[in-house]
Amino acid sequence: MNVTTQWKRIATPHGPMILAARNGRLVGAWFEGQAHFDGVQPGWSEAPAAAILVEAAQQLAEWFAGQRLRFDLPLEPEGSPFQRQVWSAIAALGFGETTNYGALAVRIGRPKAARAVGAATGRNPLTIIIPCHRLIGLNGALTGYAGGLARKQALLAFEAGRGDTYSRTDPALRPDQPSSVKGSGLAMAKPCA
Amino acid sequence: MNVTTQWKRIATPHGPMILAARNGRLVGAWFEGQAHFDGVQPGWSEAPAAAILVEAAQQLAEWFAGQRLRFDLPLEPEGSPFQRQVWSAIAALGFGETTNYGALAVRIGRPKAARAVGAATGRNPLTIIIPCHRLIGLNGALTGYAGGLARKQALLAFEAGRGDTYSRTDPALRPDQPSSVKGSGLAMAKPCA
DNA sequence: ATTGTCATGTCCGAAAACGGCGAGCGGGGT
DNA sequence: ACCCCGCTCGCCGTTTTCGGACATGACAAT
Repeated sequence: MNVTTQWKRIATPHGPMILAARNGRLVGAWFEGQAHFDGVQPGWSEAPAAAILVEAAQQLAEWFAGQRLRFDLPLEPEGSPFQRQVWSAIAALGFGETTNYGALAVRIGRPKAARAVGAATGRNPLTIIIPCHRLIGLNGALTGYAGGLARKQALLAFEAGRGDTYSRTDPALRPDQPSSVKGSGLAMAKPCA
Repeated sequence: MNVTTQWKRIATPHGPMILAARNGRLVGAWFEGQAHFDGVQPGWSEAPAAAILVEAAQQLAEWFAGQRLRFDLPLEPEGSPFQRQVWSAIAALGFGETTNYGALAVRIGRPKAARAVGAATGRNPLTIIIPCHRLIGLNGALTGYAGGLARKQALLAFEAGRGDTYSRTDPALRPDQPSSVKGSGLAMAKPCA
């Protein structure tokens, strides 16, 4: 007994997003046109008033407004067992907190799967809500983001900005003061100003 | 808005069969354990009293009893466009009538796709109802049957037996008197005794 | 007669490629 | 001696590609 996929388009400070739900649970939240998002599918039905979608939109609005630190929604991101493990671990990250791929690999019990973690992170279907932007390279480089590095940087800056109050990057996980920075001229993350 | 798959198990002279329906249309009819049948799936719901399934069971019973020459049921076999073309052409074959793969390939406008026709025939999800057992090699060999060659032979014999009355293999399609026969000692079809 | 080659659509397994990574090593620059 | 930097090379799950195998039969070469 499968169920229709319902979707809704919302506006955010970083551009329009598409929300999708099945079975009363959120299955997708993508920036319009981001990588690894195939767009609204033919079979989906637009349902701007669906309870779960309205609720998700509301919580996202609050989050972008700085009035919410974490989400409380029924989620059901679809993916392989490994991917769900990774996403689950990412979801455990707090507002303003960052970590690196290798550390997360360790946390899910696959110390050597850092790279695979990166791949799985990229496929995260629930942007913002599963805060994959909080994953950065061990050396502090942004390394990548399905929504574009510009958005990632902005999101990290946003969280770091409020970080005077909330952020609490785990010192144990933070690399030893990445003083200098590499990467093709791209702005760097400041794990904890 | 997908729909539950309903299924029912029935007995036949050639062993138990599984019938499956979706949306009030028959989508499957397999001999239990036959090739290319994955068995009853977890999501399916057993519905022995579902109208479409009862009706199908009834018509099959009549057919096996020799009291019905063709089926009158809403069908919806799932497959690629090519496969549906093939199955559709097979469904046009009359009781007792046989043809070969190449001829059927010609009939659907793909003269060179005899082999592909064979492959598609093997994936027929509606045994008996879409009478794929009426397809034999150009030289008269049985060549194959998802339900096992024994059943295929029995079914052909059954139709040929009543064939004194009904069968009418199209002479134009019948190969020119295949006098000799090859094949690993398997019984041969007699297109028209 | 027997044997080989080829066209044709789908499925399946094996193999290779591809990343949102990091550790290790060797060169330059202080 | 040190520090940085850049390069190379293992790691690992997922995706893509590729090669056969089939419910065949026409045609050409032996």
